[in-house]
Amino acid sequence: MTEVASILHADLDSFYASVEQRDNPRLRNRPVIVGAGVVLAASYEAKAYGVRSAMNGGQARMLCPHAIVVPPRMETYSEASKAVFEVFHDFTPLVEPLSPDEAFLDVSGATKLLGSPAQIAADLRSQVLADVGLAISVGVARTKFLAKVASAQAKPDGMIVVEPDRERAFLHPLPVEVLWGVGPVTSAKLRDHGVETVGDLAASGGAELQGLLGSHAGRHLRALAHNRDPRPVDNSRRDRSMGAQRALGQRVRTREELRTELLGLAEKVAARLRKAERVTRTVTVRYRNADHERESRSRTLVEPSASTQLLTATADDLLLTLVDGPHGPGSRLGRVGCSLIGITFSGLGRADAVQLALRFPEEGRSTERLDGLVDDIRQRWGSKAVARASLIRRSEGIEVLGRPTALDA
DNA sequence: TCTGGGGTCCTAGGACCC
DNA sequence: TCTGGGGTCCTAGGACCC
Repeated sequence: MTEVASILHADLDSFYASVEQRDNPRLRNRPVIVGAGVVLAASYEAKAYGVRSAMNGGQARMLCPHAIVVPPRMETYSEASKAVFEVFHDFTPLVEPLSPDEAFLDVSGATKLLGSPAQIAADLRSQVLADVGLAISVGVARTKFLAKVASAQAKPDGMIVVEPDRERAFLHPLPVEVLWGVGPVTSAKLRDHGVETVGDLAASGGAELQGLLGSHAGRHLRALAHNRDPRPVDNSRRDRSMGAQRALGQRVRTREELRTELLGLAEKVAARLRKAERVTRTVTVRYRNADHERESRSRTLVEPSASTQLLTATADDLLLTLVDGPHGPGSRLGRVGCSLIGITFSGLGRADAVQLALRFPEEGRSTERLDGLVDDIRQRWGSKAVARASLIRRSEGIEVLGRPTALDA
């Protein structure tokens, strides 16, 4: 946490809809909805009628009958996102992406060269508009959390700088829902207890909140309400999981159709995994029945892998535990139905780290060689890698060497 | 009008080890 | 044989975010 407000949260306004308006002049100043079945994004003109993202398409058209509905163009959005992040990196190397249209920037090291954080934020906004043609809102504050709240308040196409002496006056009158981590469930609990604003939350007792929300969430939200958020902007984060899912219609699926669907998804994600040069430790199959109740089954592999064959076979096994009931193959599927099937790979590591661990047997077991390898790993991947390496060293057994663990990326 | 697709983080119980 | 604490890993589920 810095002493001055030098963390920026930059957030593109109605990203997909803005790209459509940028590329097609006829859509400008008109209500635009991206996505037909479900609203992926809505322009501000459509939002004025109550249209929200994730809303059902039919409901959105009822609220705003004259809206123009366009199909999504994901590749175009991806290019626009890449271009915006290039602009971010022109201002500072400390960029932490949150999503394709959102990032934190720490500009504390750039002020000598580029001016005050407020000046940098203003320049960032005009540069993104000039280079990519999109409006971006920016919040500037001492903490990540407050910068994010500020950018949300600055929308559309604005910026807010929260100076340290104005934090409380800015934050406390806002509704609790602006806090990161307060969704419908938590919001209802808090309001039942008379907590409506961030100021109410800050005034509540810690023990009371922890009793209501659980120990972690209680402590976390109380800290945010007091603007205590020590998390630094981290530009080294990597994805922790990778997955794909597919919603299925009303039609009843057979066991075989479901398997085909899932194995297709597994192949697709395994290919993405290999392209990213990563391996997974845990395979999870997600399932939603006809009543939209969710279930999942997961399995941790003996060793990390990105092999399509192993991952699809594991997915297949897990699926069968979900669909096969006591009355024979697929009998449970017949009873509960299926409206969504998905797969997630988690516990991701670097593919090259596994290969490094596999070098062990060839190098023998002499202490010097092990020490050298530990040093090598420490230099490349830091303390977490050392912890894994010392485990291997302590046991000195072939059974551990044969089961390398993916080092965290 | 019954509900997309991509993620993150946390909890709680059980197995297992020291 | 019974008892206990501390720690890690795994699994299933839930809340939340864009």
